[in-house]
Amino acid sequence: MEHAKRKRLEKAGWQVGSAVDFLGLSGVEEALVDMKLTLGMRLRKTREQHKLTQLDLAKRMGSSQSRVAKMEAGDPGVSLDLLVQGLLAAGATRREIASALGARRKAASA
Amino acid sequence: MEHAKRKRLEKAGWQVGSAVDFLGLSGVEEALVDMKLTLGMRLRKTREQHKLTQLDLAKRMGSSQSRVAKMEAGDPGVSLDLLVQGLLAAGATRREIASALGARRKAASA
DNA sequence: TGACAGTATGTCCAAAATGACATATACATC
DNA sequence: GATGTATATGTCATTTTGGACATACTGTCA
Repeated sequence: MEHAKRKRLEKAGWQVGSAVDFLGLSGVEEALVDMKLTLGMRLRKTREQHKLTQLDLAKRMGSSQSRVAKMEAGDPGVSLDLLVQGLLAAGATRREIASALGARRKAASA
Repeated sequence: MEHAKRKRLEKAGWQVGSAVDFLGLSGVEEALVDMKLTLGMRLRKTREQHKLTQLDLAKRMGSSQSRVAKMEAGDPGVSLDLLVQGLLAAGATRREIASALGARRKAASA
């Protein structure tokens, strides 16, 4: 199964700006990964703008600091659902989330 | 736990255009539910535009017809991840998804 | 009416995500 | 260099989600 195999690869752990482009992920999967990375970065930005620590945000959403860290790190084991919940809880508007989601993630350095 | 309790309520099954507004879901949860309903409707539209049956789409994404039906119905047990995967597989662009996500779901009749 | 294609709904159990915790690292300030 | 605060990383038990299957419902057409 192509699908499962790829998921396993993702599990190995992406690296921002390298692994994703490196591994031959299918278009759909690549787009999904990219979206998660994008939203993760946006989450950090939003959280900091609102002067919240990861712990603050975690409490707001009934989660834990470690999970927030993983969201922002683009951890493969984090769902879009959780990212969106996090963004909303951090104070992002629905429009902002949509806008971030539409924009392709900027490549990190070389 | 407020969070868990709400989730249980959702599990009971929303009804498009009624239950969501009716139940006192928190802002974050309500927004999330609304997004899923919106994307579900968009999925159906996209799939039909591309002349695909639920079964066609299911095969494309390595899923099953019943799950596609649930996605389009806005079933509570469907993740944003799956909806986005479905939309991409159905031929929607990332921009289109973002645009749909930003727009609030139109209220269904009276 | 019967057959068929498409869709809806409910249930299973395998797989994935979640919160929690422990622990590590980073960087201040004293 | 000890203490404190913020963040990162790994693991684990429990919950949630996923694909698959059965089955029901809804046309449509011959």
